[in-house]
Amino acid sequence: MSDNPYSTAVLAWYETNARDLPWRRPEASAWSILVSEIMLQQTPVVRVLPAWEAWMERWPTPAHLAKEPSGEAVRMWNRLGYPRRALRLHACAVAITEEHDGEVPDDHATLLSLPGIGAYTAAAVASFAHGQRHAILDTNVRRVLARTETGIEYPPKTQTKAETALAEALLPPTASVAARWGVAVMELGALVCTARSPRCADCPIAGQCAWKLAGKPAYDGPPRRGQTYAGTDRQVRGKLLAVLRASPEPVVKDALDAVWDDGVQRERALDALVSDGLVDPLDDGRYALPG
DNA sequence: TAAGCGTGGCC
DNA sequence: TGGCCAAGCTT
Repeated sequence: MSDNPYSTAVLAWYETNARDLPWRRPEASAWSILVSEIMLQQTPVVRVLPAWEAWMERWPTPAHLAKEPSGEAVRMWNRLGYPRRALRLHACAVAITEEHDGEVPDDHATLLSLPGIGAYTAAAVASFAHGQRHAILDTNVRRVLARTETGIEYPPKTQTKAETALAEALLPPTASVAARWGVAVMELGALVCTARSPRCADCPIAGQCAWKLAGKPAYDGPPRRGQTYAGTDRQVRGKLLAVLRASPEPVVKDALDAVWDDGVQRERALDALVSDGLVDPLDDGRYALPG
C-alpha cells in the first residue's frame, strides 16, 4: 500500500505543505510530543502553540512536572479548556517517573494505560514519537476518509469499527512510511479537507475523492452537534476555576459565590470540581487548587 | 453508549 | 448573531 497513488500523492503534498510545528521537529522529545497531543485534544493548534512553549520551558521532562503539585499543572493550563487534561497530564508525569524510569513508554498498550491517553493519543505517540506503525484516526482523518473513501461529507458522530478497519487497511506496510502517512492525512484534513469549506482545488487526491466525484452531495444524516455552553455547569466550572487560577493564595467562599448567581447550580459545579480533584476545600473554609 | 467536560474564533 | 468547530477521554 505504500506506493499506491493515494498515499504517494498525500505524502508528496505533505512534504511541501506541512506546517513547521515545534513538536514535529526532529529534536522534539517523546515527552514534548505527548504534551502536545494532550493539549491538542479538542483544542486548536494556534491556541496550543504558546501554551506548549511555556509548558516545555518550565517542565522539560516528566520528572520536572512530577515534582510539582497537580494544582500547578492546572494553573499553568490557563485557559486551554478541559482542565481535567492538566490533572491527567500531571498524573502521566508521575506514572512515567515512578514506573517507567522517567521515559515515555513506546508500547501502545502501556501508553493506553496512562491517564488521559486513549486510542488516538496512544497511537499518535507511538507513531510520531517512536516511528511505529499504527492507524491514526482523529477527527481530521475520519473526515478525509469519509469523503474520499465512503463518499459522504461527514463521518458518523461516534467512531465505527468500519472506520477503524478502513484506516488499518490504508496503512502503509513500512513503519516509517506509516508514521509519515498518519501525520500527512491529519494535516490534509486540517488544512485542505476542512469541515466547513474544503479547499478541493488544492487537494492532491481530489481526482480520487468519492464525495467530490459524486458531486459533493449534501450531508443528510442526523444533526451532528448540540454543544451548547452558555448557562451550563461547564461555564460555571470555568468561572470558578478561573478565580482559583488567578489567585496565588487560597480564596474565600465569597469570592467563588460572586461568579454565578444561581446558588444551586454554583454549588453543584463546585462540588463536581472538588470531586474531580480540580479544587481542594481547605479545613479553614477556603478553597485552593490541589496541592 | 451517550453524555459531560472549556474556551475562543469564525462565518 | 449564534451555532459550529477544534490532534478526545472517561464513565
